[in-house]
Amino acid sequence: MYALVDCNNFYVSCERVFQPALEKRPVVVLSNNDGCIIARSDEAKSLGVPMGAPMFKYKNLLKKNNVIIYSSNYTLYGDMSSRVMDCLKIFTPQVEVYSIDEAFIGLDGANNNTLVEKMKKMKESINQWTGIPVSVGIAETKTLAKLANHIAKNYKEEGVYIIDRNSSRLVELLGNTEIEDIWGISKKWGARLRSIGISTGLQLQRSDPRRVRQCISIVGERIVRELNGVSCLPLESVQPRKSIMVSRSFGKAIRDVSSLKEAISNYTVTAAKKLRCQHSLCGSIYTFIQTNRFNLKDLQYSNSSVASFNEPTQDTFKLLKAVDISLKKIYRPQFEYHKAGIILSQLTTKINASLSEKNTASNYKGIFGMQPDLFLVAYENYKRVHKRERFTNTIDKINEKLGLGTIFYGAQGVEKKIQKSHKSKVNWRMKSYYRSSAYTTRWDQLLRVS
DNA sequence: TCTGGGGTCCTAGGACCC
DNA sequence: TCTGGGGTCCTAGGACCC
Repeated sequence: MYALVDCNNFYVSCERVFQPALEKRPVVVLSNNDGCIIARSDEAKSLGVPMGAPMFKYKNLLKKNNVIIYSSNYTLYGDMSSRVMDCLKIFTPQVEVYSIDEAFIGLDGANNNTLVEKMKKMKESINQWTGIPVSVGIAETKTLAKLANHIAKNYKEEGVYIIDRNSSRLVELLGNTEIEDIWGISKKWGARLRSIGISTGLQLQRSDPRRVRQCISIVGERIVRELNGVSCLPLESVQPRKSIMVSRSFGKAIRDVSSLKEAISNYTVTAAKKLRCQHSLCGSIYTFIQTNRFNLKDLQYSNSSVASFNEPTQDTFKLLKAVDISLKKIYRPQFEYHKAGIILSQLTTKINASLSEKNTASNYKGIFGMQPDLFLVAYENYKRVHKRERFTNTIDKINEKLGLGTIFYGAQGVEKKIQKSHKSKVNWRMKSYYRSSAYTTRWDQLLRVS
């Protein structure tokens, strides 16, 4: 058995923990750059504010109904998320963190008769310890647990719902579920399935898996089997990321290459830090820039460039140099740019390297922690790589201790430190007018109680 | 005026091998 | 006029998720 634990209106709930007056009031949280509405309280949902709606289209509605608006605050949400996940780990070691606001937990060896009661207790504890309300769906497979969670959330059921595959209620439930509401089926595949006469969850459950495979892919076949209680998607442990992307839309359109470089350099620094945090090296970095695709009257342009490294790296300087070269290749002065980003890919795990111990010249990976450049003299290369590594680690440590950006790279822009407010002259900085504090991660932003 | 960001997996097709 | 068969690996693009 699996349980899916999903936080209710997660971002809104995070804000409410620190502003209890927001309870029972309509609240929304915006995406980066204050662009779209990506989280809504129940009250906001019932006003008819759809998920992912562009903010500017709903501004009047929000204003008229006194909806409270927040910019997204991922520092806060990320920290609240790990608190919730830590709670789950108290109840069982079998936890798969699936996204910022949900986790699957394995219930092997649990007694089915007491399962619902146990999950209710867990739900209450999480609420007590973190202030975050969650819903729990329990079933034999992940796909069914997703469905159970949907019931738990939308029909209350005290926030916990278990699917019994043999009950007639499952037939009713699947029969009332549109094909696109099944986990893993979205619009495109939904349309394809409808074209061969499958339009409800029940019809999908009862169809021939091979036929669905022909229509979609093996992914579809798995879904059919999962709906029939055959688990095809096991619980997975946390793995390092296979790619790391950092991209942003700009607060204002920008034209000059120096601003673009500054923005991209900042994204690269962020990505490189993430890379080192998960002890990976990257083999290549992809840089992209694009104009505003919504500005139909403007000429559109988007382009990208990949830089590969002879030797996988986690050195911020190397990455910055690579994106600088890439940017020069793709930049065209006649356009106004709206978004840019970078992607680190071909990630490999860095091994702890040392010249001593049992490592010999024949064991290059042991010495370097990676596959080194064939054409460099080994010992000189070793010294160089390790010198760079110590340097980068020192910068990381200083920034950890004294705050992010205490030491920064020239390419990030020297005005950086003084541009804290949204009056900033740095025009690529994203909009964030309604951001709350980093209550749980910064001493200078602790909640004040008077 | 204003339209997010960050991931994974699968498949088809091309390039290569013998 | 006629031009094989059987593989692997890599990548781009398309689908999905939150």
